[in-house]
Amino acid sequence: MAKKSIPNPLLQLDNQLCFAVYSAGHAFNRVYKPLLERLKLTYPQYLAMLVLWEQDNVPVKDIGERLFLDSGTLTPLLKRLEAAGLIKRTRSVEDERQMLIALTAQGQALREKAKAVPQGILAASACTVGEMAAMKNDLVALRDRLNAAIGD
Amino acid sequence: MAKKSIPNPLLQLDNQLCFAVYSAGHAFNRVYKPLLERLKLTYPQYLAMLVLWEQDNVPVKDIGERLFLDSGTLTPLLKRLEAAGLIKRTRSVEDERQMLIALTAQGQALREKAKAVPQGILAASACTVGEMAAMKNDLVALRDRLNAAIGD
DNA sequence: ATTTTATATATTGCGCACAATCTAATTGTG
DNA sequence: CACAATTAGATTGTGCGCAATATATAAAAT
Repeated sequence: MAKKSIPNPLLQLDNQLCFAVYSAGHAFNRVYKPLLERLKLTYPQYLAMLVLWEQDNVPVKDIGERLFLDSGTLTPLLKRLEAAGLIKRTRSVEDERQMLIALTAQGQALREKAKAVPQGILAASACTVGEMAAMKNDLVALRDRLNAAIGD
Repeated sequence: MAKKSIPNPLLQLDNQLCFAVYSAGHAFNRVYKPLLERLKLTYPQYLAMLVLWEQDNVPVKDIGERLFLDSGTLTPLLKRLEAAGLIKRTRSVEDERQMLIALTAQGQALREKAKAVPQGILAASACTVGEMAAMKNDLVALRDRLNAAIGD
């Protein structure tokens, strides 16, 4: 049968902050899935659209810096958004290395539909706006410290 | 050039709790990577080992319930751990549907090496133990509310 | 006891993430 | 100017994560 070991607090799953973050991320993803299905977007695609709805016609690099993603992830993702008719990818004339990402009319129009999404999330999380903002700020601060610790 | 739009607070990337969780998760993963390389484990594999170090010789289902993962994720992951010599997969005699996962001697021994990992994480996160525990509790509560909201 | 229903795991396919590598374009240096 | 070093993006390969499906076993229902 299953055998239990002497617990070492530092190695216990339920004591890991990382696992709380990891499992909360998956839970968010599962809540987003039905909401985003109506927009025919995956969650990372939704994030890319959020960036573009804030600032249109930007190089891939800028999107990557906002989302902490590299071209290995973004290139195929953006190709799918282009195939879906939401964006257009055109090479920059000033710097031919850059690929500029611009919303199509359809991509801009999708923003209206997307306004329903945050409501659904707020309801599912059963948090006050203040609680959500506090957690968000703590997590962003943690993320920035973790990212700062990488190049050591 | 890049064009900025009228901001809608609910659709701004930096206001999303989900993105804070998502990006913190990736940051954790990047910090874990060099630490886990010494154990030749990926982060999800490390989580599975944490479960097994707490309770050995358990069916796949139990691991899945702890980690919120299904057989589509766990079956190939556990096969890789088996190929690495860390676990053994044997069919249960009482219930032939179940696959029991047991640590090998090598898998048990890896626990000693793993004790160094949480130290590195604590250092990189630059949090006090109390701050980490508070965030963890908030996130676990959020995760449980999100998971509870799924079957609606 | 037979049939139905539920459960445990495996398999397939798709979309991330990310390391490693490649190409092409730009910038920096002598 | 020539050439080295950097930068932007694309490509390849591996490992998740999950939906959908398949298969085999067990439990429940009639």
